[in-house]
Amino acid sequence: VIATDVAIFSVQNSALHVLLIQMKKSPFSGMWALPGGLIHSNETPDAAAKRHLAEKAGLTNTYLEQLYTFGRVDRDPFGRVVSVAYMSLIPSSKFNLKTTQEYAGVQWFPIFALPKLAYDHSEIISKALERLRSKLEYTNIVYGLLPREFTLSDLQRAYETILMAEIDKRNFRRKILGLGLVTPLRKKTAGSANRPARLFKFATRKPTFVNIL
Amino acid sequence: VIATDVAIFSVQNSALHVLLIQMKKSPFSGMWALPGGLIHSNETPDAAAKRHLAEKAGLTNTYLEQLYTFGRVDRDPFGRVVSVAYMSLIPSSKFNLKTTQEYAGVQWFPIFALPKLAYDHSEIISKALERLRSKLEYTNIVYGLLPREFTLSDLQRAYETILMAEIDKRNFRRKILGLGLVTPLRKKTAGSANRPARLFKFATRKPTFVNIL
DNA sequence: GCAAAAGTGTTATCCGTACACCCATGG
DNA sequence: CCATGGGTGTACGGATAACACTTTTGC
Repeated sequence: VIATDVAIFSVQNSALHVLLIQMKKSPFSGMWALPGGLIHSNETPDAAAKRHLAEKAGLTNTYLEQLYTFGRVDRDPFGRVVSVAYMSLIPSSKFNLKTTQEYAGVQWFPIFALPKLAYDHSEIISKALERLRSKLEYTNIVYGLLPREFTLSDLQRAYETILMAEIDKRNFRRKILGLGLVTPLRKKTAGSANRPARLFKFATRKPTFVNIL
Repeated sequence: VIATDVAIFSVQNSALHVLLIQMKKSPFSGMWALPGGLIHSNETPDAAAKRHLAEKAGLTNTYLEQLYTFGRVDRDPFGRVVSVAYMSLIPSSKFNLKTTQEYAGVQWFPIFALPKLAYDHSEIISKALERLRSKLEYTNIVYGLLPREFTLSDLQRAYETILMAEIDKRNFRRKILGLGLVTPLRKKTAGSANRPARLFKFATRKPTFVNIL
């Protein structure tokens, strides 16, 4: 039996969050788990991950990447299940969380305040975090975490939050602009009690290798 | 149904090789494939990969790393099989290839002269090559390709072969020695018609992150 | 006018890269 | 003595890293 589990990340209020689902059935009743489920026999693992993302969390069209396959023999108390784990990134703007009858709840948790997790899901989250952190440094996948329009400070905050490091503003901007990662728009933010910031969009929203840090 | 396939790499005569097995049963009769097979229900994917490595190629105690899980619905004409692919590295010294009744032959093929491959195995080999090339640059996994004792020129040749690039000898040595990746032995090569070379061993034979190139 | 975030340049240091000759051995 | 690979240092240029003040807005 083969299944898939998806670690969904999002940056909210300068904290990295994961989306979890609260389980109803024992022995995990009340515990939280990654959204996921079986891979049908006429379905690719990628398609199954997308499907569960949509069914269990109402998310479509997100960044999605295969992570690792977890196969400990006893990882599922109901029997042998090998799980192909995925990582997904979503912009903080998408909040339309959908909950289903099957589960007790759906909720975002900050990475540093996770509840008790079912199965080997904390192991999956560790692996996903590791992958996210390293890919931030050599690809443009941050685009998955930001809305279509954003400021350079938003972008820098995403990096700082995930990498748990402070970055010099001037050096960061020079680097990002020099790489042509983003293109400026003719718009600025408005309404905040401070100087308006120029808005940018990503030059491309396809995964690309770029040396960022 | 879930299986595993292993792309086994080795550097021989300054060329990167993959180990392939010739199939007997149709529709792939005569074609070549990666060693692999089913994952038993009481076995982890890692253990299954190790087992097939031993059974089909007589190799034990090699570098082994999970690569990616391939799940195209039609990848196996006998029915739905999802395959957890692995990459393995072996030193050029280990040549004790073992062949079994099940297959028509076992043979090393240079990466640039591969025969017709069964299933989606050429896709797996591409992915493995990509992983190997990138990990050479930021980890110490070359150790999997070299014998316990080797010269700096051996090490450099391994890099040049796999990355398909010429590397400056002085810069390479400075870098490698500066990183403390290898430790010198009190021995030198002998018997060749040129100046003997100092032998080295790896400081550690566990996977470690190090910026090499 | 004050608080809050945006925006902007210069300098020192480190790292990568380019480059050529002498040395030790076997035959 | 010759062919073969082993072994070694230096100088330049580009990238990274450190660092502080002015600007624009809302209240």
